[in-house]
Amino acid sequence: MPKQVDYAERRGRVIDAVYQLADQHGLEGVTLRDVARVAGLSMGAVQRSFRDKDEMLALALTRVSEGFADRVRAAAAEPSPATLARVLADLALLGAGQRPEAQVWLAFVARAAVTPGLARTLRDGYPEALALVTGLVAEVADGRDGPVDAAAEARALLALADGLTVQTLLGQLDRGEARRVLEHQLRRLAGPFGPAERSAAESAGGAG
Amino acid sequence: MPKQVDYAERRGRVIDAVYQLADQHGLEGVTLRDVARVAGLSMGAVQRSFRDKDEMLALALTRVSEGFADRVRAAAAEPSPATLARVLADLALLGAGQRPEAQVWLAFVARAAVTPGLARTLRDGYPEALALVTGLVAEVADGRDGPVDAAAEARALLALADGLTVQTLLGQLDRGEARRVLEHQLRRLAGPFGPAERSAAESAGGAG
DNA sequence: CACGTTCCGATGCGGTTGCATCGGATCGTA
DNA sequence: TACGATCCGATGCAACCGCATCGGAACGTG
Repeated sequence: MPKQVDYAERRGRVIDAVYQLADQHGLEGVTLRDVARVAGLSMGAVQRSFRDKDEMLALALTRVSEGFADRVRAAAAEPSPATLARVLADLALLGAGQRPEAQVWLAFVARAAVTPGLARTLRDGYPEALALVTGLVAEVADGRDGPVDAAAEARALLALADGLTVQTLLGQLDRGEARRVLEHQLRRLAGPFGPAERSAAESAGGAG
Repeated sequence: MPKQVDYAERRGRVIDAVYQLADQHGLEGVTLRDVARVAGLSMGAVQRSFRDKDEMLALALTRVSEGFADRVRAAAAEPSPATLARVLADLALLGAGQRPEAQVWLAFVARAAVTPGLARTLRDGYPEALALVTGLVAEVADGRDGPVDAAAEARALLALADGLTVQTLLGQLDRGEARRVLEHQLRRLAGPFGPAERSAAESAGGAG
């Protein structure tokens, strides 16, 4: 058994480079040559780590998708009403260091819109996130005057998170404004006498 | 004055082709050769209509942006509470024949995230839309039990519209679901005794 | 110490891209 | 009818792309 290479570790390095390039120049600025240069590898080394470029990009998208799954699972492990604000700001990638991740996400979303295979990867995590947010919404809205359609609210909140990500990347909103919009919606959801109004708002404000 | 050409008309034809190609294959699938073929022109004719490819794409984005401006101005001309649902579904491109337009919009949004010049074009229309929606929200929420932060609600609704567009393109929601999410939010905004609850919902439901 | 397997990275190749070039067709004008 | 401005579209060109290839270095094994 001669020279052996940790391909998993190398794929990680390569995908780091893909992230950096996709953040700066979009997905069409990701060429094998540039990836190799940024990763500090030769082109041949990059080539031997994946079957082809599509597989490399698909794996990069998998990392994005798993990032979301991790956040959802972390929130599911601690299903308090206060978690709702945190997980939504997290899914919206509104954190201080999450701008690169948001850029990469948007680049893949745009490509997924014309590449059904990629779309499925992004879609796979949605039901789990929807179920989690629905549950949290039901808790937060508990005790409100009228009945609340938790599933409809959850769908709206997840879409709102995506929209805030987009508008923040475009420079229409800054992170703080986006955060406030999110908190405002959650406060309104809990209602004027909702049980988790203050704790949810404070949790979201303190995380950024 | 020898042979003269209506360049404005030709640019229109060319941008039609850009739309078609961007819808089907994304913005990186828009090559001058394919644009010429789809437009039924020679490559030279396409080249002479724009300074370079960037100008061609910038003009295509301008058309997208002006589409939004037109919808906003149409709504501003008739500022009834019932208009709110219609203009939001319109901005979210949830209409039956608006999927191509949504695809093109998303493609440009992704590119604008790494091309500041394009981002400004998209950003320019935002204040006008925000002002319109803020006004409509104030009307709709008038007479609600608590005071309503119309500006915050408007920002949330515009972000929600973008998010619904994205999720619809990804196949996470179909048009009907997205529409219902939007209507649900508007109904909740108007409150259980809001003045425009029924009319707004019916208007939105009948438009698609 | 040879051997064979694995990895390396440079190079070549076919294809595509945006753009420049250029001879000829077109058409109003003098 | 001869001229010149304008437009046409085919072709050329340099750069870049993803991918295949290949001789040699590296290294555990018999």
